[in-house]
Amino acid sequence: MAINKKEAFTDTDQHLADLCKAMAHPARIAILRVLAERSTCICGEIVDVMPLAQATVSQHLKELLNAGLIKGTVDGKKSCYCINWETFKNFNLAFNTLSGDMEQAALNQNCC
Amino acid sequence: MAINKKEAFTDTDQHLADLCKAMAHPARIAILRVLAERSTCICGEIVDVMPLAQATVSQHLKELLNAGLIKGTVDGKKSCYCINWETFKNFNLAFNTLSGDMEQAALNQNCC
DNA sequence: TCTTATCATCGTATATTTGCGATATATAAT
DNA sequence: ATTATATATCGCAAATATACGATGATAAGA
Repeated sequence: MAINKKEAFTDTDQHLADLCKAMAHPARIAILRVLAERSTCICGEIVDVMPLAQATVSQHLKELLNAGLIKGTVDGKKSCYCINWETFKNFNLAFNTLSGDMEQAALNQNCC
Repeated sequence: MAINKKEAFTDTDQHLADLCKAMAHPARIAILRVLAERSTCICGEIVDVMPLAQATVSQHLKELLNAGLIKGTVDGKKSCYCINWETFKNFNLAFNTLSGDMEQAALNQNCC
C-alpha cells in the first residue's frame, strides 16, 4: 500500500503541488527571504541566521533548487544562490489560474 | 533527532507554509476544483471522480478543512463541502506580501 | 604541500504523510 | 426494526520528509 498515486493527476495540478510543497516549510520561506535581501548570496550567512545545522540548510537549499525557486552555483569555497524570479512569477500565475478556474466554475453559486 | 523546529520561525512564515502544505498534493488541488464546479458538494461525487479510495479522499478533505481552505458539514447521509473563499484570498494575500517583501529587499540588485 | 574554510553528501534516527481495508456512526428508506 | 447508503475514523504498512553528525570534495591561503 501507500503506492504513489500522484501521477494519476493532471500535469498542471502536479506542477502547482510541487511548487507548493517546496514552500511548505517555514525554513524554506525564511531562506527565500534571506536570499532576497542579500546580494552576496553566501550560504554561510544563511546558516548563521537560521536555527538549523549546516547540513539541514543545505538540504533545504537543494529542494528549493530542485523546484526551480532558486538558482545557484558553488565554486568550491564560495556559493551563489539567488531567487529565480521567473519560477516565482510562474507560481503566482499558476495559483491565479487555479483561482480563476475555480471562480469561473463557481459562478452558478455555492451551496454554503 | 528530527525534532520539529518549525516553531522556531515567524508566525507569518509558518502560516504561509501551512497553507502551502495543504495544497502540496495534486489530489487536494483536484478536490478543490471539483468542489468549485459542483454546487451540490456531495462527497460521493468526489470519490467517483478521484482515482482514490473513499477513506483517502475523506482524509484529504480533513486536511483541507483543517487548513481552512474548505468548510463543510455532514448530516449523516449527506455532506456539504465548499470552498472557503476567504482563506483562499488570505493565501493569495500572504503570497503576494511575501513576493512584495522579497522584491523590495532585492531592489539593490541581485548577484546572479 | 599542508592547512583551513566552505559547502555537499552520506548514513541514520525519528516524524509525518499517503493510502487503503475494515469498522463505526448516523440518516433515510423499506 | 431492519436494511441500505454515505461518511468518518481506526489501524496498519509503506513512503517521504526532517534533522544532524560525520565525512568527502574543492578551492584559497600559508
